[in-house]
Amino acid sequence: MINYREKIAELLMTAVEGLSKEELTAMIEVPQDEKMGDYAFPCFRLAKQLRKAPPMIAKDVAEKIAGDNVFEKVEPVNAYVNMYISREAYVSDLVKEVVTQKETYGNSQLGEGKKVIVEYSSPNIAKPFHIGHIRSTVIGNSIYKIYKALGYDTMRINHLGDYGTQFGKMICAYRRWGNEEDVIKSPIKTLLSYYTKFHVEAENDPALDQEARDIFTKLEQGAEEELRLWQWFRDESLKEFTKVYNMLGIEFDSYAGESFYSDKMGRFVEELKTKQLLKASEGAQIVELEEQNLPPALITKSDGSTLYITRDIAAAVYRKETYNFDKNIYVVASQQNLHFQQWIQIVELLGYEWARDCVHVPFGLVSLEDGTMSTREGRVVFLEDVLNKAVEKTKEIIAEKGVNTDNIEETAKQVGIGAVVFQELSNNRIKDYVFSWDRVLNFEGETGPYVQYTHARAASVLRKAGAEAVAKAEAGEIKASYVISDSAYDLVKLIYKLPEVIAEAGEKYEPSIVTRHVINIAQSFNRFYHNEHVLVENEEEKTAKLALVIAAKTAIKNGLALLGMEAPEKM
RNA sequence: GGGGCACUAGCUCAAUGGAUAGAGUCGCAGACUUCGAAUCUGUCGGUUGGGGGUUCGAAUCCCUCGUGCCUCACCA
Repeated sequence: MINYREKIAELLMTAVEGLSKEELTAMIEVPQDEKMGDYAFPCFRLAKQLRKAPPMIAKDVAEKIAGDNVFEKVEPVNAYVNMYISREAYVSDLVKEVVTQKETYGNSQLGEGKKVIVEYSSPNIAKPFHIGHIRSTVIGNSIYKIYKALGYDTMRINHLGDYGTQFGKMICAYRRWGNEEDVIKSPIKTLLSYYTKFHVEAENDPALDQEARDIFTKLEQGAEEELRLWQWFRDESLKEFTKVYNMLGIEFDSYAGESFYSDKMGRFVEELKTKQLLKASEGAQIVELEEQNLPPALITKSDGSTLYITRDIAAAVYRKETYNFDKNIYVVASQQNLHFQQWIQIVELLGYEWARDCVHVPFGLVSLEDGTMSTREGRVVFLEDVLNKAVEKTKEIIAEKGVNTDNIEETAKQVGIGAVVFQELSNNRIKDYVFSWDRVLNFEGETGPYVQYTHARAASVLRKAGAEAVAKAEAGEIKASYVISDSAYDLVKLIYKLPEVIAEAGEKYEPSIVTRHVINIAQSFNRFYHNEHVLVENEEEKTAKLALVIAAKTAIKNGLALLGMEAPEKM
């Protein structure tokens, strides 16, 4: 398949002097209005050096490149050179490419030989998985899949919040008010209730806080009973998290959380000391970051114990030494911007050049209509409830419409959960949003079910066409003249753009770019579907159109897969 | 108070410094005897938070003010 941008840049090199291929490629645009062509080249910037009016330049450039047969037409319009690609070759090449590549269409070898780590989800154990956690989980999962598609060697890490004074509190509370049976029956809800009670009681009895700190110290020192309880809480929590991960179809390669690094920190405190970066202040040890325009970072507390910044440094070094990553991505809330700036700077100060390969990918806050979420105050929406409700609603819709599907349970799961995931990935990740049941349970317009419906509809046409006709279309030899109408061509262009879109989403760590593009493909397909009849009498026309349907279906399915979504054949 | 992020149609959001700022949703008007109406078509809707500046050209870059959120030493 021709890379048209590259091809056009090469042609422009023969018409414009003094600019490199890269510079020219960057200048090529896609006009907002397709009536103005498939690609455009603005000539404003050339005016100064060529000492000519932009429209004149456009006219000259257009004349020079118009002869090439990739173009149907090249037209100067004011300061722009508008280029129209010859549709038949474009369409037949693209369709052939997609039907042969199938599920790998959109993938590339950009990242070949490079290792990428994606850290995401990372919930605190013994706390419920609420709607706020969906962001890191789902965004991280999609970034992982995007990088995989770009050819990187990828690894997923769930950096569990399984360490810290909070577990001293938890153990303390369990000993005072807990009982084993309740915990086994409903681990997280029960543990949370102990934790909440602890905070209420500690208000009146500050001795509790000291007791909790002591318990944590014992835990750190490896006391048997404390360790056993902690391990138990951790196992039970992980069991419940796994339930949610299974619903979402999400997996990890490592669950090495904070506790994993508890014995790997001393080295850095020493190293910071040796390199004279540590400074005593009010009994604690800090690193000054004035030159970096950052507030000082607290490394050890006045009682000598460490904080999570030390653990993050230890984790980064461990990962570099163990996995030798080229890129180490952290999908963590924007609230922690300062924290990441600080520790990455410290790693750099320690002389590790790879510090700049550590990337914090922040995202905005989810709040509820009555304010910021707070598990302790009971202001919380559980993710499992959201997923279940979405599945329920899907079942209702399926029943109501009487749609044909072989497995209602499975379809409802794919569509309901897909709706939640898609919603989550449809906006720029940096934006804050307020959780709304209405929005998450909306299945019309720019939503997951809309895209999945489009896919199922394409599948339905193929079923109706029959295996023989489909096989013929999949062979890829088509008479492209039957699929160059505006609506067919618009669809083809969007499918062609999918690989570019995936690369951009990877560069920007922004799954929503894929989400929006998948919507565009679905919209375009539906327009095509309404404007033209696919299953026509004329065999050649039918084959060409079926091939386009297969291409569109494939593109949608592959796009959804990158978001972590299924594409049902029937719904 | 310092730092960061956000602000675009009634609502939710798009828009590599480029042509007339686009979608969805809401409202209104249409399209199922025809490959799936979770669909499609049309219509209504804008001082891109305010004000300066840079540029041939600004929603986009710079300055400033406003509003909201996040964050700033012993939680993570």
